[in-house]
Amino acid sequence: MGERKQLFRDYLSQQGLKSTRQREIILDEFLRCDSHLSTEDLYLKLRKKHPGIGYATVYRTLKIFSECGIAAARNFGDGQTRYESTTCEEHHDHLICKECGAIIEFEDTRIEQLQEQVARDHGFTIVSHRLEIFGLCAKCQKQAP
Amino acid sequence: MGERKQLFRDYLSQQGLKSTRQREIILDEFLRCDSHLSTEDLYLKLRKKHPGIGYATVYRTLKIFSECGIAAARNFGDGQTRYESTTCEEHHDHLICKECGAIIEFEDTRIEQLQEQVARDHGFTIVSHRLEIFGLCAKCQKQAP
DNA sequence: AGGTAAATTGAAAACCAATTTCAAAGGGGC
DNA sequence: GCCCCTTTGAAATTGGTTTTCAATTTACCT
Repeated sequence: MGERKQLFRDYLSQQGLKSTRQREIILDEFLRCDSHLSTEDLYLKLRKKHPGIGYATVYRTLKIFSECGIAAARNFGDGQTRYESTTCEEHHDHLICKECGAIIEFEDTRIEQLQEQVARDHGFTIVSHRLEIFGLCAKCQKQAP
Repeated sequence: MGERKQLFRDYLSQQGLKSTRQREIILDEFLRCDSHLSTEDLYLKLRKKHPGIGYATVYRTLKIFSECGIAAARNFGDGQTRYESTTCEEHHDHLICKECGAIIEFEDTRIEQLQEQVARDHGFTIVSHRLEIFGLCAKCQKQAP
């Protein structure tokens, strides 16, 4: 994790931004709980130990995270932007349970390749993509009425 | 197109809702321009010929469209919900040009099959999915700086 | 260290699309 | 036509996001 904190500091100084106590705290907390947090989720978690930190600061800091590549903004249609920490791994997509909200990550290079092909067929150059599969997870299927 | 208007009327009466002048007008306009319209897009188009129709009515009517299957709500991350008329065809996904905003529809059963497989591997039952590929369309690639 | 310019912070306000409220107007079954 | 219930449109509200602004903090210079 240390290298990500360094990456963040480097990005800040490179952009003429400043390294502050709040930004360090927010990054620590963000890295600790790496699930798909909304700004509010993170704000509420932080507030327990650091009541002084404002919502706006969390919001702005998450924005910087996604600018410098530490986090990626996601939007699963529930009206909230969520941020996930970008591990150095491959791109991945999501299975989302409509019942309990569980989010499972997956990657499938075969799907990615087919996407490339579709894009090529239409003369498109891919910049990014997103694939979300909504449904019922194993647990919720069993509990279904 | 006539059968879709009938479908809508049937849905309304079946739900105990009423067939009104505004709903007919909105449906006509929606079917005429079948691109990916936001509520505001449609509202503005309608206002030219029918200044009396309010935004709330357009909003509520589009909601009914998606309830009865005439339209599907889409969300491409620009902060606005867009509605597309569901032709009786297969499910389809989208290629979206980041430069000019062009939206191209495509379908690929191979990708869908792989999605099914991924879901199965995780014990998931698919309810719906969405796949969006963002990039540059052929035209915008040529004009690129 | 101390000074200074520029960035940051937090509370509150603004924003913006989506959604709801409510009184007036409009359907449609009788 | 009558009555009950739905719909309409303007305006207000909501909820997440984003900006404003005065006070504070940071980074850099000497």
